[in-house]
Amino acid sequence: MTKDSSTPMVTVHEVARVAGVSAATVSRFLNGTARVSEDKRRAIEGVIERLNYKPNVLARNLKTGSSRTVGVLTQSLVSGYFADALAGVDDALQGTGYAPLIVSGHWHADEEAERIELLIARRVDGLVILSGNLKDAQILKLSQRVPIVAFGRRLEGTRAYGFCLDNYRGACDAVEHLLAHGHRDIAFITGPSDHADALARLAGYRDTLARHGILEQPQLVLPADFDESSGLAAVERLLASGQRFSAIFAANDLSAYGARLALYRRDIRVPDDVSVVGFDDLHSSMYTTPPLTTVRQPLFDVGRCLGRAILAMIGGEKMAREMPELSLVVRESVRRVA
Amino acid sequence: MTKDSSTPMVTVHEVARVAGVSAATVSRFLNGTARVSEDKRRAIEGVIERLNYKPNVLARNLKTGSSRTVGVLTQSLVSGYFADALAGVDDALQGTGYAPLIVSGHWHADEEAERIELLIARRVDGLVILSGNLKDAQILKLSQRVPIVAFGRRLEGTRAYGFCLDNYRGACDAVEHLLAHGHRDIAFITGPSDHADALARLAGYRDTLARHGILEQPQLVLPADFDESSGLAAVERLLASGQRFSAIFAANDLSAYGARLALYRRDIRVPDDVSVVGFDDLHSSMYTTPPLTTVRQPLFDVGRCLGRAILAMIGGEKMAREMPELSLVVRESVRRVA
DNA sequence: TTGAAAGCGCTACCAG
DNA sequence: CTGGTAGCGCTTTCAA
Repeated sequence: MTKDSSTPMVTVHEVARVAGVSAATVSRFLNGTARVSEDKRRAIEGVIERLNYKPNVLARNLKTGSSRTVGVLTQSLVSGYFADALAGVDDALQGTGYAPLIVSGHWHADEEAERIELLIARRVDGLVILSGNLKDAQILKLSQRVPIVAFGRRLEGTRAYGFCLDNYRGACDAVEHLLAHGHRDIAFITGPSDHADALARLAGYRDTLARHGILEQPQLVLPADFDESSGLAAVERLLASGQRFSAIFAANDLSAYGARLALYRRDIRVPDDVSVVGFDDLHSSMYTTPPLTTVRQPLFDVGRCLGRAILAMIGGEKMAREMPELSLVVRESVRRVA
Repeated sequence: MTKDSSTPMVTVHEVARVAGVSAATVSRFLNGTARVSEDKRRAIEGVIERLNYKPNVLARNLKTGSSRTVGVLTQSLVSGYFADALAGVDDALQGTGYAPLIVSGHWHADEEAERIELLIARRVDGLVILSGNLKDAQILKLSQRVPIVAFGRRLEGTRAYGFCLDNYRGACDAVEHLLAHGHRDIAFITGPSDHADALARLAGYRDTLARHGILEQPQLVLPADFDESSGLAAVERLLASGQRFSAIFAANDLSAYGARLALYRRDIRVPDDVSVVGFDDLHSSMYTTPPLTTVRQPLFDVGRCLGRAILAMIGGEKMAREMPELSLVVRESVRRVA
């Protein structure tokens, strides 16, 4: 262990000695753990200032058994979707003394479990889990070791809580919007079939059509993977099939982008020839051409709720359970048809 | 300090006692600090397994004075630009025992300085700084306390190193490309005037025109701020001015998106009526309509270089100084004109 | 309100 | 190759 000569490494004891008090008193002053008389308080303050004393977080961590850190499991650092939620968590933690420790699981259960172990090994005080492929049971088990708040799964335990937004409802709104604009032949670009949100959106699509007495056309349901390239491929297949359709509802914005490009390549105009609706409302959807009508997921707010919730759990307080809602944001990618 | 009853908190001493060796030996085994005889080694392994012993990182951190953590200062969590670099840093750190501690400075020098202090207080072993508004001198000063690797500024010190990509050259390439396609009236959407990269790109634009004997038209240089809305506004102003132009070179992809939307709103086709070139090559640029021709910044690789570099510095090794290069990626937003 | 002292769990020095 | 031991810098009883 090299002692940094430029940093004299001043300790509580040093401060205490110079201020003519005990280390305990300095500690009490620092943490507000107990009353400290006015004169000593002032003396300590002065010495801290003069010596430029900074408490050693590492020592405090060892003593208190906490790292003042919350682990955040995301699936991808480069996804606009997760990035928003991350920013929300970060925002909630700001100024609380807690810092987020972010790891990425890449939608792979094993990797997620491994990263979480790393987080626990680092003694995070709480865990925020953003989607992923872990089983609810695994998370419940994990929550015996550390409090957990999750997004993208419904969960209820003493030290675990998880919630979803109403994806089904969001999808219904999107399809209703298309229907209200006269569309009947609506294609749906699905998400991964093992993804709960994707499934809920598919169900919303199906049920809404059914509710309106519209027979589902299986050829209009196009498998894809929540990304641009699969959205593009899906629509290319659709176009090749010769199926009639006047609108596309994509299970997320990324696949809507891909769909839009496939249309563009065939000189099919949006919304003049085909209407498109997405899901998520990524930042960029406001600036696509045309700006995309989509179901907004308020992910920053979600992240903030998660951050606040895990803080509450760590502090042993009751956490707020209100969560933000989905909402359709109407832009310019849908046109009324006869 | 609450003792978690579900976790009996087994220590080195416990392991040592059960294995019939000393704590020191267990520690040596754990860290490979010294040879441990085969029999003791096996005994220890068994006990660790049986007791499910996990070393307490917090104690190790205190003892070694290191948190095995590298601080990463980014400017925005939600920017695709920074996200890529972050992912690169994360990738470089993977499996090294170091974890990134990510904070965001939001392009505000004060906030950046504050976050960095927090990072140092948490005893990060190194710092990666992604752009920002801190002065080089401040960073050099900081580097006395912790080794630093920075991106977006040229820096050279014993414990600090910073590098830029050749933005000037990238801009030259972009303009050359436009010129080669017959464009002469090329508008330029600038970035923030206090941003070095933005300035370098502007200089590249200017010099390339000059080199080709083209007089710069000041009305074609449009101030903007590296985001969609200012790019949009810039082109709206340009359009309103009635200035002739056949191409737009945007200082970054985001402003190119905004420009593209402004054009769309006026029914000006890209690339048929106006060609557009961006800078950065965000993921989404592959799926805009049309896909955007742009100067690629290999940010993931940059991040990886940064990660490796800071690790090398921390380890006292010599760091590699080769950095990735910019390159023009030609897609579909530029058309040849007469 | 204050101080002395006992560790938190680990690593590393020093003997052997 | 191994064990004893002395802390890392802090917080927190316990007693005064």
